[in-house]
Amino acid sequence: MEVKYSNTEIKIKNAAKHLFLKKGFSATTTREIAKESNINLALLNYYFTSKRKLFEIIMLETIHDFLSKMVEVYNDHSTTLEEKLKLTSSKYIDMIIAEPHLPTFVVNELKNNPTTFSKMLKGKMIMESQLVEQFKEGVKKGVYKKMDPIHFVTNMLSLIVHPFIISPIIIKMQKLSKKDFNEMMNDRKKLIPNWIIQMIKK
Amino acid sequence: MEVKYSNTEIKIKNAAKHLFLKKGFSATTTREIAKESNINLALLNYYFTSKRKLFEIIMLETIHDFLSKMVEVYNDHSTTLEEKLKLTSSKYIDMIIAEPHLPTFVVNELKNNPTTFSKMLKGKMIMESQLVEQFKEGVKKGVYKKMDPIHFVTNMLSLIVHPFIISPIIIKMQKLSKKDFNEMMNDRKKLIPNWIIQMIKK
DNA sequence: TTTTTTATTAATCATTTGTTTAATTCATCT
DNA sequence: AGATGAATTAAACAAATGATTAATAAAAAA
Repeated sequence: MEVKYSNTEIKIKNAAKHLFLKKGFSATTTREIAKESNINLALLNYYFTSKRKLFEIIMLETIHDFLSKMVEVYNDHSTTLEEKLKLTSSKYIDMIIAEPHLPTFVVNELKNNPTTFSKMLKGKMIMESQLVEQFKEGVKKGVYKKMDPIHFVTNMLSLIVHPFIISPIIIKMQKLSKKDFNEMMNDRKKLIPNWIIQMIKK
Repeated sequence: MEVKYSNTEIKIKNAAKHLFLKKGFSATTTREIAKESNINLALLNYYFTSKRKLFEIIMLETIHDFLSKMVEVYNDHSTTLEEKLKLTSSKYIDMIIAEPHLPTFVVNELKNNPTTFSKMLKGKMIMESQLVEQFKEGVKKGVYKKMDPIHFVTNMLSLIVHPFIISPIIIKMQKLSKKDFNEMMNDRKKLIPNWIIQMIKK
């Protein structure tokens, strides 16, 4: 499974990932990638055949990383639902602060190529995870309100990810610096789990 | 302020809006726009000078519509906070169901051109709206928990808009049809206000 | 060292794409 | 009807862009 990359291949991939995440597929040119990675233009096709192929490789890797980082948390058997909420918030928020272009990139891929994404997201990955099972159990026991688990998952993801997507609005409304904004997101690591608990608790 | 458009101008704008919202600026070609609007290619530049100018016109109009539809609800003096939440959810969700590409389009513009967007969003528009004032008052009276109003607004927007953005994920996880998905969103018109009340109520 | 394979380069090709031009048609006004 | 200006068209231009080629340099194998 492990593929070894030469030095130039890595340089190309890094530059391409940076540009594709920042500007998207169409707005990124092969010459830009060549320039940013300090390689000759022809090497892009030499190693990756075409711009499209290069994009697909980066897209698959990025989304794979993104998904796999999460699934481990969802399926941890040693933690409570509340702990999973905290871990999920914390991990997601750290991940996006480290790579701010990730959400819009994923969102656009989702729109332009929903099937590719779907193939990577095994159906059971989330909706049959330990997290969701624990929620269902809580409902059955009468600890949590009756609620379709899809809303539970949707709300969790929305509260975590969406603020980053609308960050320019938040920054404008509150006159924040980028640092201030990240601090606000860090605050939400603790707040979101509480809000969700309040939403679901009877 | 009112600008009158000729028939061809309208045809071009409609096609352009459709394509720009669906595929974004870079991935849309002038020839596509000409074809979809059944006009000669040269007429695009004849009426709109350039592809970029045409895009900017459409972008400004779209975002203006988007924002102004909301502000009236936020600032209605005759409704309670709870009613405003219901109206907002309902209006937003209807709007996005009617124009599913709107969220990602706005989100991308937000990223690519945050200043343009900022100029349109008067600072006070949301954070000094009647909605937020009512929330602050509730906090002061001890009816609502102490919470920075920016989180209140952020959470509301997140719960309403984000599900549409990740609709391919939801559709995959739940094996839904497009119609099923819209029904799920319609359900949320009532659910979201309740969830938010639970989040903020003491 | 010599040979062979791999990596790199500059130049070029073939399309695509945004835009313009110059000619023609259409509508409006006198 | 004839003149004038606006609208429309086909053709072409120039720049950008993804991709390829053929030559050279570097590395690996013999």
